[in-house]
Amino acid sequence: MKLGQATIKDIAKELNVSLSTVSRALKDYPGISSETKRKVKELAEKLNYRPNAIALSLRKSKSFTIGVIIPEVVHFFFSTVISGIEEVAFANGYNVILCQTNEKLQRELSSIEAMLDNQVDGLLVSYSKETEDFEHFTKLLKQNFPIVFFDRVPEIENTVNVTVNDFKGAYDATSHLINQGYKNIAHLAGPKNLTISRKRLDGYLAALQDHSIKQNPDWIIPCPIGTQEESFNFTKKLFENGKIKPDGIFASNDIAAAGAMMAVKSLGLKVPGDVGIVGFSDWQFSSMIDPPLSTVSQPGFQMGEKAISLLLEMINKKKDEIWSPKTVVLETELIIRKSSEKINKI
Amino acid sequence: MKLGQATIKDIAKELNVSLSTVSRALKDYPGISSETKRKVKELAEKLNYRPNAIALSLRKSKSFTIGVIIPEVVHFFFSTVISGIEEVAFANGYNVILCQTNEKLQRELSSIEAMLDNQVDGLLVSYSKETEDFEHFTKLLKQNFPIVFFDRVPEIENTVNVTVNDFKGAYDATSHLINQGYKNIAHLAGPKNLTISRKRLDGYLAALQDHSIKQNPDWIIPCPIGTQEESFNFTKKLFENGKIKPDGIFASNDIAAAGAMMAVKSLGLKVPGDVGIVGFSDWQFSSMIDPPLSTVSQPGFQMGEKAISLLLEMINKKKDEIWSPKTVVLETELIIRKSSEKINKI
DNA sequence: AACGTCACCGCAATCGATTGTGTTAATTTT
DNA sequence: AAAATTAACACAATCGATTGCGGTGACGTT
Repeated sequence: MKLGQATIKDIAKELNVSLSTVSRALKDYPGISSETKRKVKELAEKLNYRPNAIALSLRKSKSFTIGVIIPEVVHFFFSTVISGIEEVAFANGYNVILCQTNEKLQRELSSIEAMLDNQVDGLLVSYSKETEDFEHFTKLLKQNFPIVFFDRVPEIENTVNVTVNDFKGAYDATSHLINQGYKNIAHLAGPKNLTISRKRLDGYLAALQDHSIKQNPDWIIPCPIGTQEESFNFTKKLFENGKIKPDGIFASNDIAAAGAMMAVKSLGLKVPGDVGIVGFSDWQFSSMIDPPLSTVSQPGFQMGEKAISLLLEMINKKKDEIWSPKTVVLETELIIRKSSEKINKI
Repeated sequence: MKLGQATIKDIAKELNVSLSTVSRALKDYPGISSETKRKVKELAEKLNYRPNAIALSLRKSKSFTIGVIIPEVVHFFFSTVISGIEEVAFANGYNVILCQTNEKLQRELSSIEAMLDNQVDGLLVSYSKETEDFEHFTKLLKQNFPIVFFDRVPEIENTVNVTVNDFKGAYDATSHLINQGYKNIAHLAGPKNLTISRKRLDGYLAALQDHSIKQNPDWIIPCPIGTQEESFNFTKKLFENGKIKPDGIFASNDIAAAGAMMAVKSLGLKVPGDVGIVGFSDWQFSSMIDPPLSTVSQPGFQMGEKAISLLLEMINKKKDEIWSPKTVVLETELIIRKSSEKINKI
């Protein structure tokens, strides 16, 4: 109303026909004379008529809106995923409602409530670090409400997920360090309750094992907060206190890797050479730091595209059709830069 | 319906009362016995009743949704602004619909259409690089539709804007370089049709003038694309071709600054020392590159907060009240890091 | 006994659009 | 000429909630 937008009623009144005639004329239904159709369409054009999406949503119980729940917007990987989501949504006439949880469970819960109130047709979720119970998701899934989880996927049944191959990414990164001559590799791990953290840890461990390197529990350092400062401090401690010092670091994300790199450099050690470092995610800055950081790139944009494509499929199924649980795994790519160059090259 | 969500009708039928009674009971209207209120509320609780926001939107011609139109999601500054927007929106019970234009005018136009169809209560806009005509905005503004422009604000009348003090930021950055001993300063400028580019250019020029340094038109290099490669190439050319070479670079954004830094280093020049560099925006990576980049930080989060606060004010005015045009200017802060250290310190 | 008051609640219009089911009138069929 | 068909349109229910107004009893008042 604020826009004084013309409605079907305005057209009907102006032309002295009924609402239904206008509605049908606009959509070329049979049973309306071509003369009437012409007049209706002309007037609609003239009044700049545009159907009220809210009214349609109410009528059809479908909002053409999907909700996206992510931990943080200001995060290179997640913003890339959002970008992919937005592209496909836009191309398909869907709207994207965004909520960030700031890694808080409480916020996750209320965001979901808000989105359901707004009748979103489905949800794309990457849950928060605090989330350990998935009741709020299973409740919805039981009611056949479409949800696709991406990146951080819960270990519950009958879900549709999109992840990257975290295990292989971590395995490749660690193996790469080993092949470059770095044998004493520490791991800066992510929060324990995230599947991705565990998978990356597993990949790291598997790589060590396959190269007959014994793991050192002291060298697996969880970084629950995820800031650069955190990894800087942990890395500094690790190198200052240990009897045997690591000569390689595989970090579960680039921020941690960058912090570690600074810590190592601040101790007068050379990267690469004294210490080789590989991160995870290929953030924008990773190629710009000194030395440029080797890392495992995740196809964020594709992940977004894939996730929403799956969601749209689910949404557009007949309501009696049940979708089958599945997990799409996207492959990572090891990006080799200077930070992991061979020891003897230096 | 997908959720089998309970409606007011369900409650009414179950309790054998009318719809209006249920509605009023739920909102503690007078004229309903406390006994009835109790029963209604109990059943509502039991059925997990939640009002249908779509129905409310239709009834009230208000969707509690605002649209955000930005050039790119994967952009540190913009994602920070989004974060600020989302926080305030969430706190006030508003939803945020997001569209990115990818710097395309066509996309901007259709995004606005889509948002209006969805009855957003207002728009937050940072327009695309392609946008030179603002007809699509003035049309809405004439109809008193609430719009707040942020960062990239159009030079048209009667708008409400939030910007940073680009002029002063640029002036400070350039003056800083001069004070550090760098007198021959080139400027990597932004796209010409953006006000922010012009303001930053003006600040740069004013600083030169105030220090009695003559400007060199060849040293003002527009970077319309905005990639690191672009500024890398332009900077390289600049240093290879010029007779007199610059010893300072003020870039209108950090990406360009980073590209310039790489170009300068690739030519064997030292940063700082041979060349001092200052960027603009304080991207996440700026403190991590080598040398850490001096830059002008923009309060993105605050900008988002302020922009949506203004928008909500406008939305909640009585419809006959007219808001007055205004521009809120947020101050920048010069962040001094190593890339602009004094010449003689080296 | 007749009337007023008040508590409590229901009816129906409304928001904008869709759609199944009438209802006309003209046209065709027999 | 009467009956059947059909084109072209209107009516009204519907989606879920809100809200002005009207209605119905149970009281008290005079």
